[in-house]
Amino acid sequence: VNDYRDPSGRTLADYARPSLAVDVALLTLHPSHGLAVLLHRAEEGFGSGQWSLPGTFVRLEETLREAALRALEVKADVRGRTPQQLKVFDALDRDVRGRVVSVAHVDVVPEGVLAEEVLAPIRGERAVGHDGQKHLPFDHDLIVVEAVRWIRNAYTEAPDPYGLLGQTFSMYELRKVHERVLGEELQKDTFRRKMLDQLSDAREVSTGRVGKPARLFTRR
Amino acid sequence: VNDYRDPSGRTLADYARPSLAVDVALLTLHPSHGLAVLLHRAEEGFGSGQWSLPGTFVRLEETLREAALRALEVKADVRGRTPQQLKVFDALDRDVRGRVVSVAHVDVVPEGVLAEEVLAPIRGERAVGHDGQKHLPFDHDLIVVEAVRWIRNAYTEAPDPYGLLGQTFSMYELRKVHERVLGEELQKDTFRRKMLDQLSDAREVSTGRVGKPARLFTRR
DNA sequence: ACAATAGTGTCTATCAGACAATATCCT
DNA sequence: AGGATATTGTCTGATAGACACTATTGT
Repeated sequence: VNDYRDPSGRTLADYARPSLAVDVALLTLHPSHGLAVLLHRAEEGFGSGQWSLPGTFVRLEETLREAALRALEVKADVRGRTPQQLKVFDALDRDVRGRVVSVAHVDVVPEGVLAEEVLAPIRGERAVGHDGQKHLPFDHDLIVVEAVRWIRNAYTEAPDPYGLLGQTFSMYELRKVHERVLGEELQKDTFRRKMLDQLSDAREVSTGRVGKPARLFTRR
Repeated sequence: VNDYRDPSGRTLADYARPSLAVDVALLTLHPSHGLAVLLHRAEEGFGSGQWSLPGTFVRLEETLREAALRALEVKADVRGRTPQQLKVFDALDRDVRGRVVSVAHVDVVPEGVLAEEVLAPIRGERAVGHDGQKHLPFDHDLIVVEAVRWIRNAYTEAPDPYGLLGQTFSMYELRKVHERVLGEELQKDTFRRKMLDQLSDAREVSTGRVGKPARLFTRR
């Protein structure tokens, strides 16, 4: 593949070095709560039965993003995402199998795409498993904390920056999504005015429900 | 060192994987300009004669931060820093020697610590070498762009967050440092009022120069 | 006195937070 | 009509930007 040799005649592969992995915190909204993170259950081999973030080792011929996408596809059957780098986790003892450095990634999927069984609701900043599993293995609890901060930071200024909602939505729907992401209630008029100049008018009106029909909006 | 074996009897080291490196963008102020970044000249072997960011491969038994510190010490004789993760650079072809993923780090040193010969001034967002070298090798130009954004972002809100100045300083000195970091002039009264409540009074007064003596301040 | 630098007063425009009024629908 | 929701008016307090004024030193 590559015939480079250093002055001592060795290739890069001749030197001992850490393994490189990716882990993905895929966030979404839980049907009956606020934020939730996708977990997958190791089926065989190392760590079997335990719930953890989907992850995989990075292969020679793929980028980090491709590895993250592969982990999502193989371990959670999720496709078509655009994961982003979050932070590198490199504690010497983070993996008992050996020295593994992991690049944590994060992404967001709309509500309802993932099955409820694989979602762990976020309480505070941490994920809470359903099987009574209090903590995630490796440093995945830390990754989830960073991912939650990341999305909450993004949802304080911009309207639904990662597309939890569909193409068009009412101001009410937008606010409710933001409240569930942030885990706190928002003032409706202040919220409206902050978001209004970041949205385009969809020239449509919601109908069917009781009350004055709501204007619908689109992301810019 | 580690006797883990997977179901097929192999250890982690039996799998092909990328090499892992760190590169460090060490920022400071240039004596006759604004921001500058530390470069080092490769002496022998690969890329000799070219100026680039100090970097090194990560060893099995060290963290990323330790590798970054080692690169600074070996390649630039700089000690005692606390480099921070900036971003991971993982383009498949970023290094002609083979597949190398690099975790870019960034840190800041006070003015006057580094020799002027190893400093490349920043113009706009890019580093400008002195030997007529227009571009840095690998993706180091991109790393510098990210590092410059990082420090400019930090210096827009907080007073000298990375200690370019000493323990105490006048408001004038603080403002001049911020102007050199940001590459733009700042309004003195607005700047003063924004920074004042983030500083402590050093209960000292500057003396010697002409004009009203200035109060001195300390970081919180 | 005068130049030079430090520090403050004040006006304006903008914006978030809060409360309340008005507008327009469904039943 | 009456309930429900959407949308806007308006007051208040905080703050950034801008300009100009006052304060205190060295020469």
